[in-house]
Amino acid sequence: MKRRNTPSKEKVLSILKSQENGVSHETIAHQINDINRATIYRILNQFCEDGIAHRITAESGKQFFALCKSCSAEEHHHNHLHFQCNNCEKVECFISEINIALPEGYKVENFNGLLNGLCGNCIAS
Amino acid sequence: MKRRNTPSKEKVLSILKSQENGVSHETIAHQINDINRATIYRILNQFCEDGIAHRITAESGKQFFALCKSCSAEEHHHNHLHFQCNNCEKVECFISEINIALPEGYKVENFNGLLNGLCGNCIAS
DNA sequence: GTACTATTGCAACAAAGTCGCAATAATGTT
DNA sequence: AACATTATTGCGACTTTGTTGCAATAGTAC
Repeated sequence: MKRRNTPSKEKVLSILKSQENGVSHETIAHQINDINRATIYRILNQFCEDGIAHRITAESGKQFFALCKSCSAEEHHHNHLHFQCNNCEKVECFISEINIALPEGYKVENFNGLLNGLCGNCIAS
Repeated sequence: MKRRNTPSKEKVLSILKSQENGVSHETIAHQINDINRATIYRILNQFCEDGIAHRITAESGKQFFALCKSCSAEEHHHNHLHFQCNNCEKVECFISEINIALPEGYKVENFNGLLNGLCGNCIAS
């Protein structure tokens, strides 16, 4: 399936680009009101497939998306570390490679580490 | 709120005890057919509050539960590492403490590491 | 046994995400 | 510039997972 460039995709992409943090569907939908819910979901899934973005699943089960800064479509399996503030719910990406002692007999394809706690802003206030 | 002991709780607990792996609500409900959905959810949430079990959120957003083997209600914040097979969807707990270099200005309360890949059984078959 | 109140079942709700289908629009070709 | 192809979109319905309010039931302590 050959991808096509569309205004919808560009809008979603520009929102992702404008954010340092992980962005939820909710946040995106809040900034765009002329694109259908389902379309946004499909675009985000496409970005993940194409290695443009990656998906972060929070403890709550809600998904967040962030641009990949160091992955390509081919080389997308590396160690992610994310942080979510328990107060303001912001999701941040930490650029940090963790080495984990893999157990025998397993093939690990991806690692997703999620830290929960309080971010600087929320500690201060 | 003082907890009460009930047949429902005992049933759920015995299922958790009988499983090495993380167990989803779905799996539990499949083994018990005389307890209401909502009740099972409430019991599982209670177990988590009380430090009897812990909750694992898979990449899909679905929750799994497993007995805590080394936590108490007071001391429940430590490093968890879990593995989910992308093929059979089984969730396992790895007893492994990971040390992560915490960034400045954040207060980390919990860490949840989720490995995704293929388990031994699924590689073999 | 009685009183107190935690627990349960039920049904309705809510949030998050997916899917089928017809209509629309991006792309390559002529 | 028009055309054919097919990816994309909007819509609405649906699914899955989990929560909540309320009345009825049942542990627990006395």
